[in-house]
Amino acid sequence: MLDIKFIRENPDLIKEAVKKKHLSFNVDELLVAEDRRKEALSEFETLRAKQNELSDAVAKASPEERSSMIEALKPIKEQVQNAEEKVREVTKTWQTLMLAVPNIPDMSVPEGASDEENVEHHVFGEKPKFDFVPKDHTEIMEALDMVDFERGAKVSGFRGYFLKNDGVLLQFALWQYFLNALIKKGYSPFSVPSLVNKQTLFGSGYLPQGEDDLYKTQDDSYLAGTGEVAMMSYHSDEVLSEEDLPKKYIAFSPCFRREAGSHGKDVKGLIRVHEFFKLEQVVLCEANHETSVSLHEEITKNVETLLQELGLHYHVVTNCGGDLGLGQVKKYDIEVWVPSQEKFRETHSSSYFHDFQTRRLNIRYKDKEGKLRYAHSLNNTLVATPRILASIVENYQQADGTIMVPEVLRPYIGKDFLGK
RNA sequence: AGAGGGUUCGCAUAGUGGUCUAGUGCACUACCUUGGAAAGGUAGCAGGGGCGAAAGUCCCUCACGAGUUCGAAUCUCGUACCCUCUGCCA
Repeated sequence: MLDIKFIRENPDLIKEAVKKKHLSFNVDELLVAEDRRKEALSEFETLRAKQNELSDAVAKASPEERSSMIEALKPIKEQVQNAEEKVREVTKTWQTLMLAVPNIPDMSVPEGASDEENVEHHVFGEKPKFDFVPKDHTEIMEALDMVDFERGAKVSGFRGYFLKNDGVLLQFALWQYFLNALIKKGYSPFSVPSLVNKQTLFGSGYLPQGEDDLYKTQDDSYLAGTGEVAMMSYHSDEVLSEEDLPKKYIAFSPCFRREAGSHGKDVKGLIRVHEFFKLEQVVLCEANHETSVSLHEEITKNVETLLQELGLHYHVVTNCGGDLGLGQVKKYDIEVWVPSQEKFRETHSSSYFHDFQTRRLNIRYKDKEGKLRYAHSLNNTLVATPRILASIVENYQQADGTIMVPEVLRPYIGKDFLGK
């Protein structure tokens, strides 16, 4: 959500944003709705002021005067009710439009319609070389009894899986490794709800637009697709102290995605599943563009350092306008090399929002002048499993079918090879 | 899942139809007092929106929504959440 004043003063910026993000939103429609809302509001307020004034007079009047005064007020009551109804009506339209206003992408965001036009920012490492024919992760892991897709489908349906034995060890090792590193950097770990109410999803920007990709319960709650949702709502309706900013959190949670728009993509393996686990970095900071930018670099760097230590070949892309979410100002995707597919696959997504989310969630802080301001928010994946297992397993596969454990994970796994 | 109690300014509370422009205490801020502090005193102290250069003024918000009424923090109904007890459960 953006400030209506800002929108009114800068309709051209919104139009450019709509174009750059390849949306179909019409700002002029909102501006008309805004005029209608203000008009209705002012009409209501005038009537209400009159009603308040006359009602107060009734209280002070003598008993004889009262009945005629009350009679005179009856028609005003109806007028007020009508005016209020009108306000409700126009506000509803206004609200719906307000929720569809995109945040303005940064100047540095490249033009483009979809992820195919994302621009490579930098690359780390090189493609691994094998002196044998490398296998894909499903084959390797099934052979080593680390995963079971067949029974996964039997029990859970399409995209269902069981992770087992060394697969589980690897998953837990990754969680520990990534989490410990960020705790050392001063991030606070949280285990957060996945079962969340509607409000949290509107607040973080996953509703109303993302309804199709969410699982909904019979109690009208939803299963969140990321821990960001609950973590962001943690401070909703709060006023924070400026000296406590930035707040740096790691949210651990199971994540659920219907993958409704994914058609037949990634029908095999651990890359696209309905149910996975994620450690997510969530940051709240003061309302300052430079601070947001520098923290955005930080949360991206946090992951890069760890991927480097893991010895993975990856690149960072700057997402183009068409691949940005409604609220995102800028986004980097980190994509790790998947040898069997001969391409980079997204494992991390790092973005900042300015006050788009905090405005919806009403997260403010008192600045040095004592003024209340909406904080800025950012988030980035820390590690998502099992997706990243595909890369690790394929990159570290050996000629004999086993998997070498990356050096940094060995303390958490207690052996040098999986499958031996 | 059932029964009962609750939700008022940062915190604690008062308020049961008009005098509530929501009182009081604590906390906080400034000043007075002091060698400095404490205590004491004085003042300020909720958010959002409209109009206005400003002073100011009007509207909304007493969990949320609907209703009764000329008038609702106060009465009625619904929803959410919290607490206590019972049940079930890891």
